Amino acid sequence: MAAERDMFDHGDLVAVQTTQPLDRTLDYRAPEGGCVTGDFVEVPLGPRKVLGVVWGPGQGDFDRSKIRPVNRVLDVAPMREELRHFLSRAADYTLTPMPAMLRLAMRAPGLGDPPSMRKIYRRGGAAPDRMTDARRRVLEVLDDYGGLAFTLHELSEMAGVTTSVVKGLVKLGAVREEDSPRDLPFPRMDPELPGKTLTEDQARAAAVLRDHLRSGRYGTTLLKGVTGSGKTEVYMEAIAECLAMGRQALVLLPEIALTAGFLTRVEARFGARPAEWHSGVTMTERRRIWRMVGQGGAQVVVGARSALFLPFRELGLIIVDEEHDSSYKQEDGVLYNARDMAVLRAAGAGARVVLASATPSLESWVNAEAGKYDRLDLTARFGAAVLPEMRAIDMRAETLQSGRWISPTLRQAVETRLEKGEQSLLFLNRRGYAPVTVCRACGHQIGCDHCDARMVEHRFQNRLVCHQCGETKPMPAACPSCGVEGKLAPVGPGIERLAEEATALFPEARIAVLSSDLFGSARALKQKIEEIAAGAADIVIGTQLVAKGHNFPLLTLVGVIDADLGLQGSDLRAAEHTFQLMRQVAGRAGRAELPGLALLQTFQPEHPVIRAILSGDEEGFWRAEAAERQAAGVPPYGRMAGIVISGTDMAAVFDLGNVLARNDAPLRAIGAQVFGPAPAPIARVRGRHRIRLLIKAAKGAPLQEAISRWLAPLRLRGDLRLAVDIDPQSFL
DNA sequence: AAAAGCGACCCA
DNA sequence: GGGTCGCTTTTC
Repeated sequence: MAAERDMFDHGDLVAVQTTQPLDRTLDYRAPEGGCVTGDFVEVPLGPRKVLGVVWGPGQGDFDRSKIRPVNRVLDVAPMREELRHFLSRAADYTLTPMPAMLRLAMRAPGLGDPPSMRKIYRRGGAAPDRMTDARRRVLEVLDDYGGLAFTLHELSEMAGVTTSVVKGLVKLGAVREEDSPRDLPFPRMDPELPGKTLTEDQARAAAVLRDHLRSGRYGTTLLKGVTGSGKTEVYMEAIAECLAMGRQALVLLPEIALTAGFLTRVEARFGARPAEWHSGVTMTERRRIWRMVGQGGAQVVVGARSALFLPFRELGLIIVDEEHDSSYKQEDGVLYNARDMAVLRAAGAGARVVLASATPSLESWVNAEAGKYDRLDLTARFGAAVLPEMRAIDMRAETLQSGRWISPTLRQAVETRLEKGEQSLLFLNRRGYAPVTVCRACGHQIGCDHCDARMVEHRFQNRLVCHQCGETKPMPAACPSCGVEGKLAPVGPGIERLAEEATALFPEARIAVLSSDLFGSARALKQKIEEIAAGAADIVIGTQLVAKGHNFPLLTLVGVIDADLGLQGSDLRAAEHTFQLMRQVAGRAGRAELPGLALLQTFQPEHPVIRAILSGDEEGFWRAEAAERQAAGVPPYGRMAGIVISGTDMAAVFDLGNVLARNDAPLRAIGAQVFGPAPAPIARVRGRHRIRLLIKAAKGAPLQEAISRWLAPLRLRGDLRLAVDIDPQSFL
C-alpha cells in the first residue's frame, strides 16, 4: 500500500469528514497556508459552516468547479492517526455511521474558538505615589505569594478590595497586567513519590503490571480481586510506571459518584490532582482537558466512558475499574461497550489495559481462560477482615403477613446489630414505593400513557413515575379505568416502602435511605454516604447504588430482601448479573475488624445461582455458566446482534420487521439466523412502537459485514428508526 | 442536521 | 396567483 500523502498546499483537494450525517467525506480545497491530515477545520456546507476533520487526499470524483475551499484550520492539535484509526474501527465494529462516531471525539466545548487569553496580575516595579490601606493589602497579597499571578477576581477577593483598586494600581505601574492562556496545563504528577506499603500479594501483582507496561506493547490484564483486596493500590503502580515512561493514563469508572474519592487517592499517590472528565464537569474545564490531553498537558484522566474518545497524545494505559459494570454499555445514541472499546483503542495505541473487578464479566473471564488476556488474582483481603459469611433465608419457611418483606429471621439479625451498635444494610434493587398500583375494584394496573410499562409510585414525591420515559403524574384519587374512588392499592415492595416497614419494626433506629432519585446531585449523595460511613445511621436501606465500591466500616450485616429478583425473566445474563450483584453487596459487610454476615431472602434456595453465591465457588460458577452458553451458542461463544425498529405507526414498524426477516439472504450466506420480529421488551416507549429482531451467528462469522449488506438497500420512510446493537446486553 | 426544493392543496 | 404544509433531496 502506498504511503498516503498527508500534507496539502493551498488549493490541493482534501477529503473532509464532518459531523453531519453524510455517509462519506466531501472534497474541499486546502486553505491558504495549507493543511495536514487530521487537522480540525471549518468548512462551508450549503449555506452553513460546519466543523470536521481532514481525512486524507480528496476523492477527486466531484465536479471541480463546485468544490469550495476550507474556511480555516482550527487552532488545536490535529487528530492523530491513532485516533482516526480507532474511530473508523469502532464505527465498523458497532455499525455506527462515521459522523456519529466523530461527534464523540469532537464533543469539546469551544472547539472553534481561538485559544482564549485572560488577564492576570502580578507585582509591578513602580511604587504607588499615594499608599492607602486597600492598596497596601493588594501589594501584600502579591508579595506574600512571591511572584505568583492572579486573576482580577482572585486578587481583589484575597485582598478584600474592589476590582477598581487593583485597576488603579495597574495605572500607576505598581501592579502589572499580563495576558495568559486560559487553558493551563495540569500540575505535573510525580511517579517517584512513595506509594502505600503493599502486601506481598499486591506487590507481586504490581510488579507484573509494571513489567507489562515496560514492554511498551498492547496487552490486556484481568485484575481480579475480592472486595477490599486493594486492587486500586495495585493498578496505581501501573499508572506510576506509565507516568515514569512519559505516557498518559486513562482511568474509567462506572459511576460519577465514585470519581471524587478516586481523585483524592490519585492526588495522595502522585502529589497532584488529575483531570476529571464526565458529564458533570463544567464546559470551561472540559475545554481545558480536551486541549491539554492533546498537547500532553494532562497526564492522567479519570472519567466516564466518553473519555475514551479524548485526543490523547501518547496513551500508555487504560484502567477499566469494575469492568463487569453494565453502565459501560452505552444504551442510547451510539451503542458501544466501553470495556471492549478500551481494548480496541489500546490495541491501536500500543497501550496496556487493566480490567479490574471482584466479579469479572463472563466475557473477560473466558478471554483470560483462553489466554487472550493475562490474569492476576488478588486473594488476600487487605487488613484483618474476611469475606462475610453468606446464608440463605428460606422464605417458604418464614411467616410473613402480606405487604411485609422483612422476615422474622432477618429482623432478629438486625436487632442483634442494633444492640451491639453495628450497622445493617437492607438491599432492594427497586426504586420508589411500590412497583405496581392496582385497583381493588376492577383489577386495573396503572400504566404509562406513552410506554407499555407500569407506573411506579414514589411516595416521597407523591407521584407516579414511569421508569422507562420519566413521565410523572400525581397519584390519582380514583381509578382511571373504573372511576371508583379509594380502591387504589400498592402492590410489591420498593425501597421507600421497605423504609416504612423498617421504621415500624425498629422505631429507635436511625434509618437512612439511599436511592439515586432521592438526591439532587452527586455531591449531596456523596456527603450522605460519608455521613453514614462515619456512623450517622444504624440501618441503611439502599438500591444497587450501595453495591458500588462505597466503604461502610461499621457495617456487619447485609440483608438482601429479594435475592430472586434478578433471576426472573429469561435474560441470558440474569444468572451472571445476580451472582455479581449479590457478591458485591455482600462485600459491603465486615470490611474492618468486625466479621460480616450476609443473609439472602429467597424462595428458591436450591437454585444453582443462589447455591453458587452461598458456596462462594466463583470459578465453579463461571465454568458452569460458560458451559451453558457454549452449549447454547450464545456470547461469548457465539455472536449476536439486536435490531430495534421503532415508529409511531405500529403496522409500518411490523411491516419493516417482516420484510427484513424475509429477505435475510446476506445473513444466511454467513450461516447467521434471524429471530423475530417480536415486540421489544418494552413494546412502546414515549409513544413509539418498538419491535426487535435478533441475529445469531457463529463466533468467527463476519457479522457486521453481513448486516451492512442486509440493511444497505433499506430506505427508512416516515418516522421509522432502526438501531443496530452489536453484542446486546440483554437478549430479549 | 439543516436548508432548499418540490408538489399538493387551499383560498379568493 | 399566492401562500402554506409536508415530504424528498442536497450538501463538495
